[in-house]
Amino acid sequence: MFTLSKTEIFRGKNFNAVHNRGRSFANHALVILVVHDERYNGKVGFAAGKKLGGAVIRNRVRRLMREAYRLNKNSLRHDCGIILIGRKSIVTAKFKDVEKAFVDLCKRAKILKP
RNA sequence: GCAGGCAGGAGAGGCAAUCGCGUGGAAUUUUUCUGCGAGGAAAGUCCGGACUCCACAGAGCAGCGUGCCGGGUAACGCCCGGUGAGAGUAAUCUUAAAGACAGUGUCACAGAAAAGAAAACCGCCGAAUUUUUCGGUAAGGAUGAAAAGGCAGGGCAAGAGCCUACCGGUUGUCAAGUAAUUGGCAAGCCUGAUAAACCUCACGCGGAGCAAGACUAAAUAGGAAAGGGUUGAAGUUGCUCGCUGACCUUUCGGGUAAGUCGCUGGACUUGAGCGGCAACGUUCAAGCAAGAUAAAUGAUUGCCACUAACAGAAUCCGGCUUAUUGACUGCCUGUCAAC
RNA sequence: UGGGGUAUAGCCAAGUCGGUUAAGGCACGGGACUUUGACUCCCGCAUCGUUGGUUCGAGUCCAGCUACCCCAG
Repeated sequence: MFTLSKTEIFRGKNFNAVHNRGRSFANHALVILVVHDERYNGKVGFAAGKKLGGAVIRNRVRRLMREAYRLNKNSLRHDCGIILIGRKSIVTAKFKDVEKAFVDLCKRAKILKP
């Protein structure tokens, strides 16, 4: 139930569509972009920009965001698409901080299951 | 013991449990089991190849690169050994190190003079005349980054390779060495620097790059108009040849921007023997060790270490360069103390 | 991933063959003029991205590094 295969991850055009049209919610560690659309069916995307650092740092940031999404995705609604973007302070953050930040943003975006 | 030099390996997390990712295999039919899963620099893209397409790659000019000698290599701007020069008490280290009598350019300011055997500002010497002039002179001063071999003696009116000894350089010759070069002898006394200025000489280099390239699907759809074209389109590097031999350019109107291969078994890794001073070569045995495509290594808990770096494969190899924590092993040099 | 380019004052920039105070404009700071401000005038403001090398001498030539920008399916 906690799996996250590559069929659930955005590719190409869909990613750009969500990135351009999504509503954004942000705190110190993360930005999330949300689009309410049945077609996306709970798909997700991750982004870590070049400003964060080199390849090692960006890999770590993406993995932390993947883990935060994977462990909490069952409590989210399925009729939307989400993109997570790392911000500067996530570089030094621990996993628990990232998870807390993600859940917090989901509450504000009202995409948690009722 | 202290100080220093060189070489080398290893480079911070490990084990167990639970959840999870990429890929190969097996079972089974959609769930299980299991193998493997980042680096010494994976980096910068600075060189060299392999591979693919353009004539399996051709000729000339232009252009670019390399530059002591010999060897290694698939190849190199890399590596090893040696020579010269420089630094260090030494071990050792550094070195784009061909040619400046083939030619051309540049050498600011200062200085008399900055390049072809030329030059007299002060000084020195001689002469005239009286405070200036003429002649000789590159030893001394002054200028400069650099002043026409250095230094000593003879010589001279004063001086000068004018003459002599030594040193340095050049040329010739003999010897050693595969060679760079080194050593001896002789000669004439000997014409700056810059080639990371143009250049000369020798050697090498065809162009693009896996987003190369090949194939399969899908898409009202192998669309339309104008112009050029077998009297040669287009490509082949910049030009000229040579070669291939039928499409090309612009505008308008539409779509796709999906998948498979290339994609990892190779100048491979490990061990032993042999040849070589070494780089490296060769023989035998064993082994197979990432292959993604919004892009795989993470999270939690426990124990042990530690607060310890730089950092993530994207076609693949050989180098170089740069980033980098705390130590370790071996050899060598100097110095101090003891024997 | 591959290919190509740029860096000179806070900003925009010139500097062709190496040569001795690195042009110029805007901005900024100080001064003069004015009762005050503006305008005008004068003065000031550069480790030439960085580290080495060649040279008597480097913004310029050569090599390494750093940052930024552009192009290719």
